[in-house]
Order: sequence, then C-alpha cells, then structure tokens
Amino acid sequence: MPNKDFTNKESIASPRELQRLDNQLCFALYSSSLVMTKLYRPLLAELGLTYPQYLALLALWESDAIGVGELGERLYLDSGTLTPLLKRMEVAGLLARERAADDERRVIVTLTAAGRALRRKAEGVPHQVACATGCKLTELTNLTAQLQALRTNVAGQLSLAA
Amino acid sequence: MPNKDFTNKESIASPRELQRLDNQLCFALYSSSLVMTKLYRPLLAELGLTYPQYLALLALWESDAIGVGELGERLYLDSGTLTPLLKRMEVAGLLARERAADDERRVIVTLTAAGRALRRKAEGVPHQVACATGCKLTELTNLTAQLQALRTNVAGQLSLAA
DNA sequence: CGCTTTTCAATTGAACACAATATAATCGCA
DNA sequence: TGCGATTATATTGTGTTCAATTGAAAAGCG
Repeated sequence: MPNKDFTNKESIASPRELQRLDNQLCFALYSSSLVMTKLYRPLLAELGLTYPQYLALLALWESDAIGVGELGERLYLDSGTLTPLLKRMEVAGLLARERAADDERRVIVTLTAAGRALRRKAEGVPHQVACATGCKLTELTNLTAQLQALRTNVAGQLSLAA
Repeated sequence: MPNKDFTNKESIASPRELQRLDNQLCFALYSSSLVMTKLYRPLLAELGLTYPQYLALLALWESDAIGVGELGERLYLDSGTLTPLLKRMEVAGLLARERAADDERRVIVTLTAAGRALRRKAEGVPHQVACATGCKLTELTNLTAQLQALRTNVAGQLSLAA
C-alpha cells in the first residue's frame, strides 16, 4: 500500500470539481423535472390539462374542498402561482372557488362533477409514464422516497431561515 | 405460509393507488426541484444571478464560446428560453452574443472578464447547498447519478416520438 | 446558377413561479 | 369594545419555459 496520501479525493473535492455541471444534484433534478414534464405534456393535453393543473387535481382527488393555502402547502406552491392557475381551472369547469362562510379570508376549492370525472380518464397516465422511464418499479419507488426525504430536509432548512 | 395470493400487491397496484400524489415520481422531482431552487435563490441573489442563469454560467465556465443550440442541448432548454435569458446576462455584462463569421445563423456566446470572474465568487455555493440537503456526499452523488440515468431514458423516449 | 429544403436563432402567446406588496378579514388583548 | 398585529388570498412585476411561427442563412440538388 504505497499511497500515503490520506486526503480522500472523492469526498474532499476541489472547488472546481464541485462546479462541474454534471456534479450538480440541483441540475440533475432540474433537468430531469423538465424532461419529465415534456413527457407528460402530450398525455395531459388530451385531458386539457397542464402539468401543474394535473398535480392540483391529484391533490384534490385525494382531499377535496380544501383551502388555497392547504393546497399550496401540499404542492409547495404559493398563492401567486395557485390563484391564476385555479382561476383557469374554474373557467374550464373543473372546480369552484368560494369564500369559506366561517372565515371570509379563506377560499375553498371544490371539484365539480367534471373535475371528479377526469380522474377516470387520467387513470392510464401513471402507467404510461412509468413505462417511458425505462426503470423498474422498485427503482422508481426507491427514487421517489429518496427525493421526498431530500425535499423534507431542504424544506426544513428553508423554514429555519424564515 | 398460508397466504396463497400470489398477485404482488406492491408491483401491481390499483389505478387509484397509482394516482396518489405521494406515489408520483414526477411530483417528487418537481417539488424537490422547486424547493432546491428556493434554497439557491438567496445565495445566487448575492451574485446577481437567477437559478437558470447560474446553470448557464456553470456550462459556459466549462466550455466557453459555444452556440446557443449547444448550450441549450447541454441545459435541456430551447432558444425560446435561452434567447431572453442570455440577453439579460449580456445586459448585466456577463457575456457577449455574436453571430459566427463562418455561419451567420449561429450565435456564439462568450463570457466577458466579469462572467469568468464570477466563477471564484460562486465557489462556495455547492458546498453550502450540500450542507443544507442534510445528506451524505455519497448519497448526493448516488442520487445525482440515478437522476441522470432517468433523464437519459426519458429524453430518449421523447426523441423517439419526434 | 436557381430553387427547394433544412437549420438556427428570434419572436409570440400562454402558463407557470415567486418576491414584494396590497387588501380584507380575523385575532389578541388591553 | 376598539385597535394594532396577524392571517389568507389576490395583485403586480420580473423571469423563466415551451409550442408554434417567423426570418434569415446555409445546404442540397438538378
């Protein structure tokens, strides 16, 4: 074992090595997310949905009649994003937005029959996407869990700063 | 072993199970990417950069004087996104945009001294971010590789459709 | 050489995404 | 009760992101 240099070059990388685009987790996340969105686009276009609108529906299918704030907490989006998005979905006849009777500050989002009906039409989407990823289901499940853990950690750091 | 039901409920999930928001890899990707971007925002604001602009610089620090198309291929972005982004960076004095002499269709992006100088100022960013993720370096490296593989698979599917 | 096709970047229009701010309703508390 | 602080959503302005289109240059070809 002639090598006596114990500075681990894999864990103590130079600043320049850390600046390589392909070493950025953030870029891997960002570009994967963009590419994944492009994969969904044609599938969701058949349903008349954009990708964030689809996510809003996934959330509402699970728990309908919730406030804009709760929906935003679930989706990691704020009112500046959700208000116009929900207005468009309201115009499309998928949901209703009403002030809560007991607290006029809150706006309750409720699916219409059309919004609920879309759930059946969208049932095939997850499988189609899973196939396109070219990964095994266990890999996808595992990756999802890792990303959720990462998200929790980073979101925790952000709330510390606030 | 009394259970004779061999339908694997973990790998053959019901459509409704597949529609749960927390089972979506796409949402884990999307929300992780959003949260990560929020983590970068204050760090990059000190450098006068947005997050996509930072990615463009990472790419240009590695290979300067490339065309808009090559930059877009590297970042998974098209001219509709890059043109206004690069114009803002040009106004900020970070780079120059010039038509190639040998092919007037191409626009070559070249860093200015200020654009190159920013590399030193940004050296601390990756480490700060890595700490905030709360993950070990090997985990981050592993996750990055998994996402790159996923991205490659999905991008391949997209180019098949085109 | 002309003419069609292809290629590359820019433009346009629609939809996010978010910081900062505004507005209105509710709460806390003296 | 009154009134300042807090909370919930909406609005505004800036910056992406992309599909579709445009415009100009280059390539292919008879």
